[in-house]
Amino acid sequence: MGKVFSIDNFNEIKAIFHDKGLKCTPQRQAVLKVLQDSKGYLSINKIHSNVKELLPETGLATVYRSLETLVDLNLVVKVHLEDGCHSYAIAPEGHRHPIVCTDCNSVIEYTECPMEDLSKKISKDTGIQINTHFLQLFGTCKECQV
Amino acid sequence: MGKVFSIDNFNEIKAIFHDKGLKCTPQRQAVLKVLQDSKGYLSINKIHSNVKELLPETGLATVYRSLETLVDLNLVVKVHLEDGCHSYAIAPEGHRHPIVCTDCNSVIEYTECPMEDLSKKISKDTGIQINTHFLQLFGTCKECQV
DNA sequence: ATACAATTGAGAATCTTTCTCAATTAGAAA
DNA sequence: TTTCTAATTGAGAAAGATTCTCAATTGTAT
Repeated sequence: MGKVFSIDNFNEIKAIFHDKGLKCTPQRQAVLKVLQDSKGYLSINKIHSNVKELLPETGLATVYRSLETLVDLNLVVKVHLEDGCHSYAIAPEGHRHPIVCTDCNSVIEYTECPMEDLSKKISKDTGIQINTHFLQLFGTCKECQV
Repeated sequence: MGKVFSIDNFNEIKAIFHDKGLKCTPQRQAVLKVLQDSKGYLSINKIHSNVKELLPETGLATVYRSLETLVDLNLVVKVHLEDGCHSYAIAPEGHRHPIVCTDCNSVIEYTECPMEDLSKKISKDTGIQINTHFLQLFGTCKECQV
């Protein structure tokens, strides 16, 4: 199946699917489109409800499965919010850190990663080899600062 | 009720409870003791099972409620693991960042926080006011490096 | 010792997430 | 285009995690 929705970088994304032997289904496209059209993080239920506007028959399990697939492909990132719930957003290109505005829920990607230097320093200080890190910043964006 | 278990800083902790009008119950003491005696993060179920060794009648709901209370009091921290599950540990003193060894699950606290300088820099760069951050490091501790 | 509000245990209820399986479908090959 | 096959889907069941309800209990101020 070809492009069903107006997705950014459709051909590249289709190639990524095919390289892994995965199908480029309308459901997966719809999930991706919903996230591409959002400027911030979306909960599972919001994603499901938005996807159903594009594809009314889509089941919740399929949304879970599509998200898992898209995360595996590094097209989408999963974040843990403070209340323990999960949300998803389009993966930023390269290694960046999202800054979530706690007022309007929009997300600004921050390009510089302070962790590379820090990881080396920590390894030297403590002897622990740092493999991965999870950094999330919360703040107030320009528009929401009164 | 007085001290039931051999808890560190019992008097201070009791005062913290009383300042908020909360009771210093054996169940809450047991949850705290279990976490104090652990060097790493513990899952809800592990906490429940350890608490029951001290207080066999303790219900799971009470463990949830005690942990929520202890987190509110900043005596305990809740972390989000990569698989989406939650664990709890004694709150480190001051502002630190935990480094979780993905082999043995032990936790080393890292004292230096690189975020203070970074927050200022990001605010200058982007205009976003950074309020809080969540940083978690994953690696391999000395003992687990073969 | 008494009284009262906070807390607890047990199980029901409510999520959230995963699993099962028959039916469907995308993509490769003919 | 048609056929074939493995991947995918929808629906509901199942499993897990977390919260709620309520009567019974228990810290603690008086």
